[in-house]
Parts: sequence; structure tokens; C-alpha cells
Amino acid sequence: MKSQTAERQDVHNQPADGEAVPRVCASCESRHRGICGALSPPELLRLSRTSGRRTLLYGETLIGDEQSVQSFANILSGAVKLSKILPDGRQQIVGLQFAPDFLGRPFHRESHLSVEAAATTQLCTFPRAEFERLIADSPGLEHRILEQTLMQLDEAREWMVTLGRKSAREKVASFLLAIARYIDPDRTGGEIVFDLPLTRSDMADFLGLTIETVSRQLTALKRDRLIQLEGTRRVTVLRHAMLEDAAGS
Amino acid sequence: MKSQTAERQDVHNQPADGEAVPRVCASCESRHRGICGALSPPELLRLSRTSGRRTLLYGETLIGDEQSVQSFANILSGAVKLSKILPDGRQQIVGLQFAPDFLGRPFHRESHLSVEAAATTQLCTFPRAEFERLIADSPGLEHRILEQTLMQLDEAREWMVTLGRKSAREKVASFLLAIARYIDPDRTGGEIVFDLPLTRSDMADFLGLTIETVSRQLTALKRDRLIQLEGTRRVTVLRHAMLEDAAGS
DNA sequence: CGTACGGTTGACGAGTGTCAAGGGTAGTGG
DNA sequence: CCACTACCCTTGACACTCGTCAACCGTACG
Repeated sequence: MKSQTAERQDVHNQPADGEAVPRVCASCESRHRGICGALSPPELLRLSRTSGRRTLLYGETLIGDEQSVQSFANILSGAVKLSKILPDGRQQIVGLQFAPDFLGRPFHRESHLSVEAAATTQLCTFPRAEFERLIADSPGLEHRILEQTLMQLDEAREWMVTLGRKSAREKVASFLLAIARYIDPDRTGGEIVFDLPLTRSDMADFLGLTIETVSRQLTALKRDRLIQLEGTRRVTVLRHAMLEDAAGS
Repeated sequence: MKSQTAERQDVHNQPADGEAVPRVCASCESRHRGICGALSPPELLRLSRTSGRRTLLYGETLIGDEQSVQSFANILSGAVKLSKILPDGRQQIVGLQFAPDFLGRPFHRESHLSVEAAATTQLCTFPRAEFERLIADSPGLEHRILEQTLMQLDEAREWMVTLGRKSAREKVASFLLAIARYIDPDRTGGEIVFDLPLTRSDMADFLGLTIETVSRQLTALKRDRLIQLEGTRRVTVLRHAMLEDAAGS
């Protein structure tokens, strides 16, 4: 549970000229598919001047519930879980984010959820205040954030159906399909192999189940030859269509 | 199941001068607390020229799943439920909206949920294309939409905890508290009386339960003197604190 | 008066959670 | 190289919540 924070070295920000992209940003995925794609080179420079890198190890929390938020971030690699915890300790994961997603809730001082690494994760962080000023100046940036927020809302609503109306088997099948779709969006048949990005415990918190039930449903899907398991993480989807049936769509 | 569509009469759009607010908008709640508050009088005029009124009766659907969306709307009065339906008919309500909320999913051609009146509802509708052009021209409008979307995301995530981790009793108590909070946001003690905006069936679809379970939990809360019921709709919250306990926060 | 609809209540059983035991694997220290 | 430990996962037995099925009530409406 250690964390490293490395301030970007100055040489990385030397612009060759006014139009150059900061070197830290040059090969960054967020600059292409993420929100930074909306920024012009000067704006990128402005943001990168105040940005820093940070590495989170599994289980490390970036920010807890009710804490005041001083910074936002882009995910460079890894996986982050957003979760809520009831007073008695019951937990529900309400969002999973991967590179190059933006992390943060603009226009609120306080976090109403806890943000935790679900794997070793690299972040590019920047101060909240500076970022909000940049939003105000750059409609394109706000537009990207709106698009990401709308997508997250779509995802959240999709999960609500899973949480509210699906059986344990359907929940687990839905989760496997969601991961498979993330790995290989176009594939709808044939075998797909991947490593689960979450532990059983995280899967349980994500699906509103217990770890025992998750485990039982996985072995049931394996017994029924819909999937194959090697170790605890590696999954092979054997019968995509049957798995979709099992997911109740 | 009838619907009325009344094109706004021209007289309503006569601006007294360039800065006047269209008459249809003059007393509209959406102009103050809703997204139209971001619009200047000329922009408001531009939008109102293409807008129309529509009344939906209970159960009437504005737009179904998978349908292409031609128009957006503001809710003038009433209540609207956003729901998703699984192939076998299981239904989950993923959002409830009231005046002066904006209805629509910008930047997508297709609806991925069905939008249905949960009570007699009045809408102010306008064409999708025209509205998206207006968004592009007006950063203030996009900002309001972002704020509403962020709020809806917060709400969705709050519900995910309820759906995934709470018992039937906690779900029903949480729902009652949410309504009470909507009716009287500041009150945290004393009696609160209100009419449920949803039928038992809608409450069940909202909470991921069956109508029988909802009914049983309501009578249980009544038996325990946390609430009082008159008829099927009117609820009196008797012990706010105990109801919050029952909701598991 | 009959019917339709929304809601309540009861009996029962399936699906999950709870509790407990044990297996597998990686890391640590002897 | 081999115990030892810690952690994650699996499996089983059992209990309990909640869904299913069915009967019935009350009100609105024709």
C-alpha cells in the first residue's frame, strides 16, 4: 500500500514552439481518445504545467467518501472502481473506469463516493481549480466531459437493470460479457480469452452479490461449458451466444 | 390513452421587441430552474418557434426502446419514468423525472430506454436537430445540460446502492424518504404528508421488487408506526428518524 | 349489477445469504 | 529447499428473504 508521486520534470514541458504538444502528453492515450483531445496545444501546456503522475497499487484509495476533492485525474493505465459504502459496511461498486477515462466530479467540492484502484493504476492528476477554470474557457473540453458523463449515465442505467432484475447467474454472465465486449468490442462469436480485472470480492460488490454466490455461478457456467477457467483470473468464453442467453440480454 | 398536441399559436411568440421573452415561456418553470434559463431572449425565441405542447396521460409512452428520437422536451408538469425492459418482459425503472427536467439524450439518434408518463404530464417539445444546433451555439446551454446529467448520474449511482445492497424493507423506506425529500427538501423531522407519485407496480419496477413485496413492506412500516397510509396513495411519515434507520441510510 | 383494475394477504418454495471448513498459491523466513 | 503464513477462492449445509401463485377486497365505471 505505497504510492508514488512524481512531479513531471520541466524538460518534459518545453514546447519546441507555441504549437508544440507537451512531451508528457505526446504519447498519452487521453490526448487522443480522452478529454485532452479537446485541448489545443497551448491549453494542453497550461494544464500539463500543473499536472503530476501518480501510481496507485491495488486497494489504494485515491479519495474517500465525504472528502473534499482537490484534484482530478486521467487514467493512464489500470482500472479504478468507484464505490459507495453503507454505514454498516455493505459496499456497492457504482462504476468502473479504465484508460483513458477522466476521473472527477466537476462543480462539486465533495466526493460522494470512494475511488479506489482495482489494479495497479497510473494517473495523470491536476488541481481541481485549474481544471475548472480551463473548462470555463474551453467549450470543447466541457463538451467532451458531457459526452463521457452521458456514457457513464448510460452504463449506470444498464447496470441498474442488472442489479434490480437479474438473477445471480444472469448477473455473472452479464459481467463476463461486459468485460469481453470491452476487450474485443466487435467479436460476437468464437472464443475470447481475457483476465478478469476484478477479484471475486470486487465482482460481488459490483453485482450486488456475495463472493460465494459469484464463485458458485462461475463454476456453474464452467460446468455448463459456457466458459473455461484457468486459475482464478483467466476466463475463456466458449459459447458466446449461450452466454448471452444466460445473461438475459 | 389519448394524447393532445397543440401547436403554440403565433401570437404567443410575438416579441414586444428583440429582448422580450416569448409569451409561452414567460411563466414557464423551465425558463428559471430548467435548461432554458441558460438561453438569451433571442435564443429562447428561436427555440420556441419550433416548440409545441403535448399532454401525456398515465401509461402513455413518449418514446419506446430502440426507436429513433426526433424530439426532446421539457417537463412542464407531471412525472415521467425512464425504464428498460428485458426480452422476457422484466422491467426496471432507471430514472424518474419531474418538472422542470429536460428529457432527451443529446448526440444519440436512438433511444435505449422507454419514456412513459407516470402521471398526467405536460411537455414542451422541440425538434432534436434544432436543439442540437442550439447547443452548439450556446455553451451556457450545454453547461446546464452537463449539470443535469451529472445530477442524474449521482442519482443513478445512489439507486444502484439501493438496488444492489438493500433489503426490501430498506428499499421501500428509501423510496419513501426520497419522495419526502423531493416534496420538502429541508424537513428532517416532524410529520410529512404526500401522495405517492407511483403505483405499487411502478414502485416495484423502480425498486427491483414485486408488487406483493412492496405492499407487504408498506403495511409492515405502517404496523411499526413509522408511516401512516390513507387510501393507497397518501402517505404520512410519522417518525422520520426511524424511517431513515429503516432505510439503512 | 357485473367487470376491470389496483391493492392486500396468505401459503409455499426457490434463490441467495450466512456460516464454516478446506484447498490452492504466492510470499517469507528458516 | 522446505515449512509457514496469509490471502483468495471454492464448496457444503442451512436459514431466511423474497418471488410465485392464488384468493380476496375495494373502488370506479359501464
